[in-house]
Amino acid sequence: MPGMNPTPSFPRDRPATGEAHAPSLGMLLSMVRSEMVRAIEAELASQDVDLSFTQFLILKKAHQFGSASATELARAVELDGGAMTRQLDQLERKGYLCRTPDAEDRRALRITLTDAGKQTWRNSASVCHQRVLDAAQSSLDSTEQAQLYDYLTRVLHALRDKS
Amino acid sequence: MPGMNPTPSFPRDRPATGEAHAPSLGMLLSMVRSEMVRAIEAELASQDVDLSFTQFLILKKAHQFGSASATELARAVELDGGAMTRQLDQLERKGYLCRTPDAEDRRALRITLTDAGKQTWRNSASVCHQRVLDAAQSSLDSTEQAQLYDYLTRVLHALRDKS
DNA sequence: TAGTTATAGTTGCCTTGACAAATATACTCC
DNA sequence: GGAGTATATTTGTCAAGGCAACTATAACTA
Repeated sequence: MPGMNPTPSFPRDRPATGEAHAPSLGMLLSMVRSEMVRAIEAELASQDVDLSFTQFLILKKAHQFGSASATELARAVELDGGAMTRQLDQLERKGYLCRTPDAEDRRALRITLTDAGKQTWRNSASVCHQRVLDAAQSSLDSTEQAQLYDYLTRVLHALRDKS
Repeated sequence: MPGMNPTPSFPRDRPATGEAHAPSLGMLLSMVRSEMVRAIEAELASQDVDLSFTQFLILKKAHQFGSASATELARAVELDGGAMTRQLDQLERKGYLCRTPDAEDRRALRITLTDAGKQTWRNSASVCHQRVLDAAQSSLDSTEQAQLYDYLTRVLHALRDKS
């Protein structure tokens, strides 16, 4: 947070509700998420790994999948197909992965990590990931971590099933 | 939809064998957040309220603050100052708020909701917000809701204090 | 008080991601 | 087999947000 004021000027003329303004659940989720993104990008940069957060996610999934189509990766990281094409362009240019035509489906590609990509993931990126996850969860014991995970999963399903 | 993975809860990262992988904490946060954003925008649209999610947040904070500077609002919704200027342009054009020069600080503005803005917030937007929050938390009892909130707050502080 | 530094708001530039259109290929149902 | 539909990838377009530069003003310091 750049130059936060310890005593910000006081809102005048506030409407009827006089409560302190705690962040809503949505705001809190945003803040935690963006803090994790920032932390991971900082870790990556400190290791001289040239990856944006999105690219980091793609690399992670590509490593997990071993071999996946662009669409599978896009779904896994919740990214639009068009955006995925452009991210794959960059990752290919950087030498982390390669696209090969799918033998069984001529519309599709098989995305696989290059040796450099695998090495970057295993030696650097996954370490950054783990460090940030550990830092994030360091204030929760293992029961609480599991509960957090469980609650978020239930909230997600509640939202999805609602509509 | 070829080979779509179900989403079982499984432990952590493993090598490149073709197993299903549970989303990481970061992924889960992203998913919940984007689901909430989507739900709120859908609610707003169904009420014929012409607000993006970001604009919804600004309206909310402007209502809470009663009168705030652009910078205060920007911090409250975690938005860049430049982006805030442009969102305020739009919200002013739509008639939800107005900018007036600050009498005590000639660099600054006082942002206040117009009557239309207050009415839109109270009659429509805040209702949408509450509906989505209720839906999100419907799968948690009140103890769990408080725990979720507490855990997220602790995670946030852990991440911030780390760096 | 003068000079330096910090802050408020605006604007330009750039990247990203969503959405839609286009193309190529696969699948399904007669 | 052929028509119609669904899917995979790519590309164009657009809006949003981050960052840097700029102006104006405030605050601090020597």
